[in-house]
Amino acid sequence: MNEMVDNLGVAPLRAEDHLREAIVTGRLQPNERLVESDLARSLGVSRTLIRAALVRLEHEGLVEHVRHRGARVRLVSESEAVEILETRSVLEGLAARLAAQRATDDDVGDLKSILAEMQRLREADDLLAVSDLNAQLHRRLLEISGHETAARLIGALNSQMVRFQYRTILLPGRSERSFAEHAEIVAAVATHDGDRAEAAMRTHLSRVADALR
Amino acid sequence: MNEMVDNLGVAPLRAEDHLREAIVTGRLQPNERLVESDLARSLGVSRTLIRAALVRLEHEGLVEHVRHRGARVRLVSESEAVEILETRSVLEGLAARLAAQRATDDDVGDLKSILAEMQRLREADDLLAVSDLNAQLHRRLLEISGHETAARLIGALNSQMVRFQYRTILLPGRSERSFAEHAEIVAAVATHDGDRAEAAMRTHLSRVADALR
DNA sequence: GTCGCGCGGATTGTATGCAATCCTGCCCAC
DNA sequence: GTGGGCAGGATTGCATACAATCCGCGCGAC
Repeated sequence: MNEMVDNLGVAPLRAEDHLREAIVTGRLQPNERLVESDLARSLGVSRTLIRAALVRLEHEGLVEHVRHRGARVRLVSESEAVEILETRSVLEGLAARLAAQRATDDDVGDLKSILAEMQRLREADDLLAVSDLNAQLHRRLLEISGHETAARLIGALNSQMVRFQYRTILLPGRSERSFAEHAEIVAAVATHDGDRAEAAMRTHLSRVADALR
Repeated sequence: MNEMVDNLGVAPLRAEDHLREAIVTGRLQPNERLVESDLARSLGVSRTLIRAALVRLEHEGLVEHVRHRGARVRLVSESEAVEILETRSVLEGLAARLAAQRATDDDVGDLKSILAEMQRLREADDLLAVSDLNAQLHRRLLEISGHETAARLIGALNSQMVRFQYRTILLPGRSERSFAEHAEIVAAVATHDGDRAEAAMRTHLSRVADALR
C-alpha cells in the first residue's frame, strides 16, 4: 500500500481527487468508515486537507458526514437511484432540447459517428464498451446544449450513480432497445426538433429507470 | 460555564449560517471580498471554521473561491439567472407532476388556501407578501411530491436567485398573470392530472424567465 | 443474567502558528 | 513619462496541538 511518491507535480487538489476516485471506482466500499487520520497518513497530507476534501465530497453526495461521528462512504439505495434517474431525465431532456436547437452540422456528425461506433461494438457484444460510449454520447449532448447549470447538476448526479452504471445494459434485450432510443435522440437533434429530442431523452431515461427496478 | 449554555442549542453551524444569510439578504454585496480573518473576528470564531463555511458556500454557488486569492461573493449574471430558471422549470415540472399524482385531499386544501391568501394580498396590493406566498406555494408542492433529490437541487438553485426574487412580480401586469399561472397549477394538481401540472409549472417558470429578460 | 454507569481509548472539532503566495506601491533604468 | 522589477505587507494554504465528544467495555447493583 505505498503510493505516497506522487506529490511532485502541482497536486493541491490531489487528496480530494484521490478520495473521489477511490469512492466512485468502489475501492472504498459503501458504508465504509473514512477515518481522517488514516486517510491523511495514507495520502501523505494533513488532516486539514482531508477534512476539506470530505466536506466537498459530502456536498457532492458521495460521503455522509454526521457530527462527531465522522464520515462514511454514502450508500445510494435503489429507490434513490430511481429518483436520481428521474431527475436526470428532466435535466437531460432540457439539454437535449437545447442541443437540438443549437447543434451545428459538425455536432450532428459527431453524434452520428458515436452512434455508429456503438452499433459496431454492440454487434461485437462488447456491452461494457457500449455503456462507455453511451456516457460519451450524453456528455457530447450536454456540451452541445451549452447549458452549464444543467451540466453541473447532471455531473453531480452521475457521480452518485456509478455503482449502477453497468447494471442495466447487461439485461437481456436492453441493449437493442437502448440503441434504438439513442438513435431516436440523435435523429431528433439532427432535424433540430427540440420537442422531439426532449421527449426522446425522457423516454430513454425512463426506460433505464424501469430497467433498474 | 455561561457560554456553554449558549452552545447547547445549535451553535456549531452558526458561522456558516450567518454568512449565508448575510449573502442572500445582500448585506454582503456581490463581488465583495471575503477576508477570512475579518470574518473570523467579526463572528467570533477561528479562521478554520470560516474556511470550512466558505468551502460549503462555494459549493452552493454563493461564493467564488480562487486559490491564493481568497473568496468573494459570487455575482450571478442575468443570463445565468435565466439558466437557473430554465433548470428550475424542468425540476419543478417534475415535482408538480408527482405532486399531482400523490396529493391527498388535505394537500389540495392547503394549496387552495395558499392561493386564496395570495388573491387577497394581491387585491391589497401587497406584492412583496404575494411573492413570499409564491415561494411558499412552490415549497409546498415540493413537499407533496416527496422527491428529495429534486427538492435538494431546487433549494440550491433558489438560494442563488434571491437577488432576483422580488424583481419580476413588480412588473406591471405580471402579478395578474402570475396568479393565473399558479391557479392553473393548483387546478391541475387538484384533478390529479400530472401532465397538465407539469406543463402548467413549466409554462409558469418560462414566463418568469421571460419577465426577467 | 441484565441493566445502568462511568472510565479510557479512539476520533472528530476547533484554534493557532508558520510557510507560501499574491498584491501594492515605490524606485530606478531607459 | 513609462515600464520592469523588487521589497514589504496582507492574506491564504497547510500542519500541528489541544479540547470536546463519542463508543465499547467492564464492573457492580439488583
